[in-house]
Formats: sequence, structure tokens, C-alpha cells
Amino acid sequence: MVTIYDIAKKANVSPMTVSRVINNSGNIRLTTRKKVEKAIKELGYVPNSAARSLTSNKTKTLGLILTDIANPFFSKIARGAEDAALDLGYRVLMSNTDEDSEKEINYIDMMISARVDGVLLAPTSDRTSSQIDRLRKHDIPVVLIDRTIEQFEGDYVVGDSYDGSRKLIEHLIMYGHQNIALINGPSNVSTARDRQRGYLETLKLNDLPIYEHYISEIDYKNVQIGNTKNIVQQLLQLEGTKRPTAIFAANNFIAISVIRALKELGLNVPKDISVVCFDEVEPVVYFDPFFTVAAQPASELGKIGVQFLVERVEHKNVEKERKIILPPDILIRKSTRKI
Amino acid sequence: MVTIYDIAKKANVSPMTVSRVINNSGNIRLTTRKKVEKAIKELGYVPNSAARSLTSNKTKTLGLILTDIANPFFSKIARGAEDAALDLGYRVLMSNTDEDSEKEINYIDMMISARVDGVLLAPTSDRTSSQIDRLRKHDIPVVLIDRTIEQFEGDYVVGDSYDGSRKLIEHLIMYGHQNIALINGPSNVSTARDRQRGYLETLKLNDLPIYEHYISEIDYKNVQIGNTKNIVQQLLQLEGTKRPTAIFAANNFIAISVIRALKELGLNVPKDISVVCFDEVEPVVYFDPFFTVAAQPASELGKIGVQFLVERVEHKNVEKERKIILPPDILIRKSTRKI
DNA sequence: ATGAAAGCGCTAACAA
DNA sequence: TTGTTAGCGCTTTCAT
Repeated sequence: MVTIYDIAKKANVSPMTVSRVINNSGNIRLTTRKKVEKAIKELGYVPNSAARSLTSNKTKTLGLILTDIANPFFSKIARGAEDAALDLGYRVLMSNTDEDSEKEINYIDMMISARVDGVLLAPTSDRTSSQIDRLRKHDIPVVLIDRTIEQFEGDYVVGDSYDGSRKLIEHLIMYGHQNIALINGPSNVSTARDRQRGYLETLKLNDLPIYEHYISEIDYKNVQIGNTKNIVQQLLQLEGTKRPTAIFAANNFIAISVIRALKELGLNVPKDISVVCFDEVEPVVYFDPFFTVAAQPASELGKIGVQFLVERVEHKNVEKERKIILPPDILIRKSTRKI
Repeated sequence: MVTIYDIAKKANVSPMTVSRVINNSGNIRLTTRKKVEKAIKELGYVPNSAARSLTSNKTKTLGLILTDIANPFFSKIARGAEDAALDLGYRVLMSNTDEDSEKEINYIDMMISARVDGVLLAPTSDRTSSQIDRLRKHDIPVVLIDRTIEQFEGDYVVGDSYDGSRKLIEHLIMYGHQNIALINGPSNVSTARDRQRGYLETLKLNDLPIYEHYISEIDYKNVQIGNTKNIVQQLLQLEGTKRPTAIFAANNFIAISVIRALKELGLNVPKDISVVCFDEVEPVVYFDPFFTVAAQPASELGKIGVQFLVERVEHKNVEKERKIILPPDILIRKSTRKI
């Protein structure tokens, strides 16, 4: 392996001088610099990050912990994050928790072991709180993304689940819907709570009745395997006027699963029932915009998250806590209709 | 920072003993091990990877260089790769080249600097060859994924672009199409070449004429911004019997762009014109399977790629070269019709 | 079964 | 402007 010592020997200088050239630190005579750069090029030297980290206590690496990078929403976040990291001179260590807190713990361990300079984290649930403490004990800054945690103190960058839900429900109400069901994610995730709150408050403000059996929860695993059918069936079995005319699916995957279930049950969207959801359904939208959605700026979330994180890492003078809540775009398309 | 020295002091043993416990190496008396493990837990010690790498010359990290993780095809590869890496005890450093060879060079540098144990690479073009040489000069094994490179010697895991194309074109011919256009990716990428070869040979075998103006190329940037409209327009302007009745779009993004262009030009798919493509168009397929596609096993590609890579990294006894070509699934759906 | 010494490649701190 | 020394946290090697 080529080291600074090899370069030093070849260029007839000390290793320290080589180090200075590489890092553009200190004053170097131009001729010396040229000599060193020539040697570096000739020997194809590339600095050893591990050695650097050991002395500098910096890895120039950020941890990115998402639930599933194969979900377009998260892959866009990842892309935005990676782009921002590159700009700022950082690398990204990627991981997928599958909403599994065991996996999450292991990845946190990995991040600590890797001594990443900071972690961008979409927590699996409020229980992640203790893992954040662990990171902080190791002096690793954390920025939350997409989801917050109750009583979390620190930076986060999320979409406005509450506001988006309000607007989606208001849209349905304007379209004449009075019986609106909610199929939500697990309530120990902040986005699910906020979406339910938006749903409930909008109904209340519009003097619409709230039926408990209109609200159901489904977890990640069950959405994955498309298990919304039972829920949908139960909703449709409600008698007469209580049968919902619209469904608010808490995210894109739930919506897709719901529409498939409806189809299997012989119902057409939007003719027989309207559907709205959070998150864009890509890439369909580019050729056949179908879903009425609250589209979150996923790539922005990642980008801003990394920017905030790096500011923390580099001890920039910023406020104690920065809470960014980006409004979603409400896009009225073909999955809803007036009744 | 907690080090093995802190643990050693606390447990009244030497640092070396701590190291042995952590790595399960050498013989340790059970009581000693317990003592050490207790100290580790109490102090919340996590090994420093940088220090480890420095002595062991291993980072337990793999580089993953894709073109764009926001593309569902690649995000599935990434997911498969990350899962496999986790299983095998490796971490993944992620990057996106955007098909840009400059960016690719920088990322290769990053991988060398990070001293990753191996790199899984979707090369931007055949010119990537020199970058692979660079990695190998640093003793970093490389496995190619999704695409090969002319005269590349080593492992690769790709989909069968040739076979998939043959079957897609045969399907069109069976449906009565005789005028089939190809909108391909850049010809310096192996998949594009193979798809064109499959296209041409199938036409030839079926005694169908080959028109040069049926074949066009579009690069990544232009697909991104949806610039297939010009191409589509030119195809449609062809007079009478020469006007294509079907389009073979070389990948999912091209297909989406094409369908949008067709729609803007007032044409319906499949009524007015049929469209086939490579790669699944997710997640539409789950509720409304529309595209007739050659679906590649993306997640498998990533998984096998990592398995092969790790075998190289760990010097397992395997053949000199392993060339895995996975057949795509041909899924006949609604974007094609008999004429 | 355990420990001591040396060194991985680099940079911070000090010296010249 | 350049060089010397020491040490980051760990493992390899050799000793006990």
C-alpha cells in the first residue's frame, strides 16, 4: 500500500510535508508542492481514511437510517441526502430498518462503531428515543427525518402530516363526502398520529360525525403483503348510510393496497368510492396522474436533513432546535369524485 | 471515548484480552470473558472501526456505485445488496453517478480512500474500464451489476437484455406488429447494445424489414426531463405503412416518457400504438398492471452481486470469472394489443 | 490462558 | 517553510 512515507521518500521531503500538501494546510513552497503532487500522481496515492479518522476523530461519513430504501418516498429522501452529503464533502452509510426496532438497534451500533460524524434517522417508533440517547452519549449528532419522536429535543425535518390530512379531508368534504374512513399506519409513529389528528379535527370542524369503526391501523409488514383487504371488507359491510364513500389511506403503499382490495371486491375508484393518500405514487404520475395525494417534498427532506446535520457536526452556530415542517402539495386527480 | 484500555483497567486484564473477547479469538477463561463483557456493557464500549481497519486492513465495508438510487430498478438493487451485506457482516457505502463518468471517477476515489473491501458497480459506460483497473491496483475486488463492459474480465451479475428483447419483440410480432421502433439508451452501455441486438435479430429471424430510422438513442438526462417527444413525433411522421405500430422502449423511464409523449400527441396506448419495455413500472403494477414488460429480478441482482463480491473479498475458492445472466420475466399486460 | 511490545497511516503540537 | 515526535485505538507477533 502506498503511504505518505512512500511519497515523502520519492519527493525528498518529510511525511508531514506530504500531509500538508494533501490537506492544503500550512504554508508550502510552490516547488515543494509540485514535487509532492508529482509523486502522488506517479504512485497513485490515495489517503487512507481509517488512519485519518484515527487521528482527526472525524470520518467525513454520515449514517442514513431509513425504513426501506425500496420505497420510492424513502429512496427520494436517500437521493436528496446523498447529493447534499457529496456537496458538503461527506459520504453516506446506508441502512434499512424495515420498521424493526431490533434492526434499528443493530444499525445504531454499526453507526457508533463506524464513528460516523452524524446520523440522519427516520425512527421506527417513539421507542427509538433511547437509541438516540446512545448516539448522543457518543457525541454523534442526530437529525430526525420524516418522523419526530415525542419530547424529542433537537433538529428534525418532516412533512406536515397534520396540514396535509386536513386539506385532503377538506377536499373530500367539498366533494360531498360525509362518510370518510381512515386506514392509518401504526400510532407509535408520529406521522400516523398527526394524520389521524388532522382527520379527526377536520371532521369535527365540519360537524361531521366520527365513527370509531371508520378508523383502523395497519403495520408495515401487513401493507407489504397487501393485507388491507380485511379492513376494506369490514368498512364495506357497514350498513346503508354508514358505509364510507371515501377512504383516506395514510400513505401511498396503503392506498395501492386498498385500491387493489377494492378492485378485487368489485368496486371501482373513484366511481364507487373515492381514495386519497399521503405521498406521491411514482412514477405513474408522469404518464397517468391518478391518485389524489398530499405529495411530500421527499428529496428536499433529505437535502435539508443533511444540511442541518452537517451544521451540527461542524458546530456551526445555529439555534438549539430547528423544527422544519414542510407543507405537502395537495394534488387533486382522478381517485376522488364529487358525490 | 471508551477504548479497550478503559475496559482492560476496569476488568483487571490486559487490552489484548479485551481484544480477544471482542473478536472471539484465542482461548479465554469463561470467568475472564464474563468480567470483560461486564465492563464492556457498563461502559457502553463500541469498537472503533477506524482503528481496527488500520491494523487489520479490512473495513467490512462495501462500496455500492449505482447511477440513481431514486430509480426504482436501482433502489431495489440497492435494497437487495444492503440486505445481503448485512447478512454477511458488511456495511454499504452508497453513491449515485447519474451516468456521469466524472462523478464516477470521484466516487471510485472515495471508495479507494475509504478502503472498502470491495465494490459493486453499475458502470456508466465502457470507459469505466480504466477505473476498474484503478480499483484493482488497490487490491479492491469489483463485481459488475446490471451492466457489463466489453472485454471485462471478472464477475458480473446482469439481466438477460438480449433474451428479454427477443421475447418482447416476438410477442409484438405474434400480436401482428410488423413495424416496430426501438427507443434505446446510449450504445456505450451494454444493456442498450444487447437490447438492440435482440431487437434486430428477432426482426431478421422473422423476415421483417429493418428500418434505420426506427432506431433511436436517448441519454439519461433527456429521459429524466421527458425528452422523448421529438423522437416519438418523428416516428409518427413516417408515411403510411412505414409508420410504426409498436414501440420498444429500452427501459421503464423511457416507456413512461414515451407514453406521455404519445398522449400529448393525442394517441392512446394500446389502441393506437403498442408499447413494451424493460424493467417493471412500480408500484403501479400492484393495482393496475398496465405495462407489458421484461421484468428483471432487481433485488436478486443486488443480492447475488454482494454474495459474489464477498466471496472475492474473503478469497473463497471460486472460479476465475462468474458471469450470471438472469432471465427477465415477460409479463404481457395492457400496453400491447393485437392488430 | 494471558500479556508486552510494536506498528498500522496519519496528523497535532512543537521545534528548527 | 519544513521536520521531528508522539499518539490516535486496535491487532499481530512473540513471549510467558
